[in-house]
Amino acid sequence: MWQCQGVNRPAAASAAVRQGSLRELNLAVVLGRIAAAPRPPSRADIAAATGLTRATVSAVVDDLIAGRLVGESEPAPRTGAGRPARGLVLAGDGPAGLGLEINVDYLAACVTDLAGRVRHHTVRRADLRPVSPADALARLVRLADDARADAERQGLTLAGAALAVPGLVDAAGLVRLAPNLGWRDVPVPALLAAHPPLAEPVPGIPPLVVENEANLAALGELHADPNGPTSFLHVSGEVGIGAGIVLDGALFRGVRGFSGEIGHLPVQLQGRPCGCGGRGCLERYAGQEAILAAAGLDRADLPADTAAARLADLAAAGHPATLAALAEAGAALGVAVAGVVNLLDLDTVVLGGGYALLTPWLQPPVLAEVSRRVLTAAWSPVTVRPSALGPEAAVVGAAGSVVRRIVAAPVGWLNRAD
Amino acid sequence: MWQCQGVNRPAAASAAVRQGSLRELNLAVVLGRIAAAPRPPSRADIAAATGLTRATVSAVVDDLIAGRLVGESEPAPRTGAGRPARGLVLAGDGPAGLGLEINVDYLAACVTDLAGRVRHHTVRRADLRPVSPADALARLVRLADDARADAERQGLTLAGAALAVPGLVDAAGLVRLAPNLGWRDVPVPALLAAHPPLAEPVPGIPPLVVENEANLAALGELHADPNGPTSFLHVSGEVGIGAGIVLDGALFRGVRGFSGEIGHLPVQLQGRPCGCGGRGCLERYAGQEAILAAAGLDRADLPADTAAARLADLAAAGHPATLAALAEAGAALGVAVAGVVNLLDLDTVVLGGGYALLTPWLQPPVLAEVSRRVLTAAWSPVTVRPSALGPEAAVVGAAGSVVRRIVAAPVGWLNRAD
DNA sequence: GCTATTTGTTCAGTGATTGAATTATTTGGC
DNA sequence: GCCAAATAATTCAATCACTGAACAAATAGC
Repeated sequence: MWQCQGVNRPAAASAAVRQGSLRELNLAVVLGRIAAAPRPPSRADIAAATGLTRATVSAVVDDLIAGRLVGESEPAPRTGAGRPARGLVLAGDGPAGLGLEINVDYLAACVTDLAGRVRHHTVRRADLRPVSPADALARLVRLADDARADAERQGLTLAGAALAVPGLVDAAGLVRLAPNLGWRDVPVPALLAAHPPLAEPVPGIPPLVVENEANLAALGELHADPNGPTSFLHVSGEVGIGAGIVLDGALFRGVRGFSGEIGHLPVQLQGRPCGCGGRGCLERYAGQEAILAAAGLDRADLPADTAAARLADLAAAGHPATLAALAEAGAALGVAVAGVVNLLDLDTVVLGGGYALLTPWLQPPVLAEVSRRVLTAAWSPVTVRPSALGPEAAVVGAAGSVVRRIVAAPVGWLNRAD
Repeated sequence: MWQCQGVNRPAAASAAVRQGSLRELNLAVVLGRIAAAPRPPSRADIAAATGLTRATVSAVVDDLIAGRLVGESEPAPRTGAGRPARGLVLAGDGPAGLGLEINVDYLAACVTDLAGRVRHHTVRRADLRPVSPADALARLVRLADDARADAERQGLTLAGAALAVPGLVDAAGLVRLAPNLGWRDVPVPALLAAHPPLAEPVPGIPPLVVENEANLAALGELHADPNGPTSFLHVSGEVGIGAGIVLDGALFRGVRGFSGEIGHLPVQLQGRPCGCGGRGCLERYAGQEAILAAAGLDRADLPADTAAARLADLAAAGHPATLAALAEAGAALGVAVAGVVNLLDLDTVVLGGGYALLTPWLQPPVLAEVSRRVLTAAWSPVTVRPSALGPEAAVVGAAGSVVRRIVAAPVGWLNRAD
């Protein structure tokens, strides 16, 4: 029941194309067009864009409307002579995704509809470090139940859930290590099996996916701006430093889902020792604790979630130690980011999580290191910009990953819904 | 005529599925199965594996045989009662790929058939640094003509060519920078337009692709071992250090095709200055010149292609300075590799190019750094192994990339061949 | 009110897959 | 040696989804 899968593992490219697959694929193509279009497209628009005939598009759209995935919007603004087009939009009352997050000092739940609009959002502050994983999950389930009730009140049906965790998660949903939470080898799906399921069973949509927070935040950022880049690095600066890698519009998870561990890239070979066993790791220079210490602040004085805000305030006020700390952190981050950009040839770096607020001070030194170290920067400038969603990126991305799955393969939902 | 494209850019996932696409896709599916099977499969095997009916598979296979992409092998070894199966194999007399390489001190040409078997291979040693790009390409064309004549003598038809260059190549085939060759902004396709085309025009197969050497070497390594990993990092240690990244069986090229620039990853923040403008770059510690210098050898004394062999000889003989140089290079390489593995969560690193010969001495320090620095090494051991193809990986990979393209989309060849 | 124009639907036609029946070819038992 | 069982491959009518053209619907402009 709590079967888990990767967030974005594409279907094997070598799958045979059966007779029925044709419709299956075109359902996804048409729905994808509707989802990606800047304004509600007509059936004729989709036919022109895809090369399918209007007859085929009409048939496919009929299926999608019958399955409550698509609706017709008010007549689009007039464009000239001819019969007015009926605009197609993603349904606001069909399937929805439930996003959940467990972090060091808060729990969060979020529901998005097919279009990715946030329809419910709760954050509950609490220090979860002293709480056992089972208790933390029990609290989370209560939050999830409230979210589901609210979603149903709005006519939405939860089709699946994704849980963001600040740690390493394997393919089965086992949290191998979440250092800042104090978790090690926590079998989240097994612990949740005692609770009622969070979503309706839908073929092809796992009821719960457990995934690294930084990865889901990157997905959230990807879907937040439909015109944004399809390949970028999303760096979340929290207590640890995590990165989500988006390549060609898909999250890159690595062989085992452990990708993005950027916090231990060496930025100084004989530098400060690190808990990981290495020396001079990025986290020792650009992690939250390192910045606070360099700025002369005591971590115990302020809750973790306000650390970034506090630093931003001090920096804005011109506090010298803070400015110096951010400059040093930015330089270290720039060294690491330059390495990643050299390796992957990305042209966009998004500063997320705690870094989002600190972008005004971090971006210049990061850019400086990048343009100094990236060989190809001359031909292709690298953009460094703050996250659009900030600290909410992970929950929103988690919920979005569920509905994105439906958009990418609507046949599972349609077979269920009749 | 010399239109260029990326080596492995997959077709847009959102392409509409027309009526005819069905056959088109299944041709690729069946051909792919035949290519990937460890032994010649029967039509019934393919039907069982793909879920298509035997009737469909027979029809598809008929098309493939008529197009000279597939042949029937001798009766497979008996397996029990029943009518014996007819094994299907990739044709050895159909389309072939032409691989070319320009490097610092040699030119090479190579022809592989559909199955990836090397059917022709020439290497011509020559110092190409003092030669103009146009002259170097003219020499290469002579090599290519010989290769084509030999291929035609064997009944093969060249369907396209790929050229490996030790430098940055953009999407149009323009060599932006090949430092060790002294090239800058060399428009290879334009320069080759003066010569007769190297291959038959085949729809969907660009007549020439220009690509970074390290990327093609990684592809060569990928196809050299069908049972090998589908995600790995291939590090080529030549004068510069390049890496090819293979993810899920596909080459990752980055946004502009400049991925894999690993040579300037910092391994020492305040280390030796580097031509790139940074400090402490990997190349200053594990590049060929750095190793030679540390071993006390003068680079001028020996041609570049024998440098690795010379170092291997000295190391095998126990030469202390060489052993120390390799240990230092291995440690630096290990730091960089650990960063990549942390970032991408890969489980295999292939040491190629000059490093292949030096693996016995490089592997221990690389592994040591990796297991020390990679957080997830505890759950997923990282393999560091020498390249199977060694310095020939790039040419063979170049030729292979052409035939792989046909296997992935046979309809282009079939429409041409009738 | 009429025409041009664009949207969306209807319907016979086509291409590819399907599933069952048929043919082909071998092994093993009597 | 002959027959039954078994497996491989082919044939053929049926089906499913897309195609293309004709048609109905709805509006702007004259």
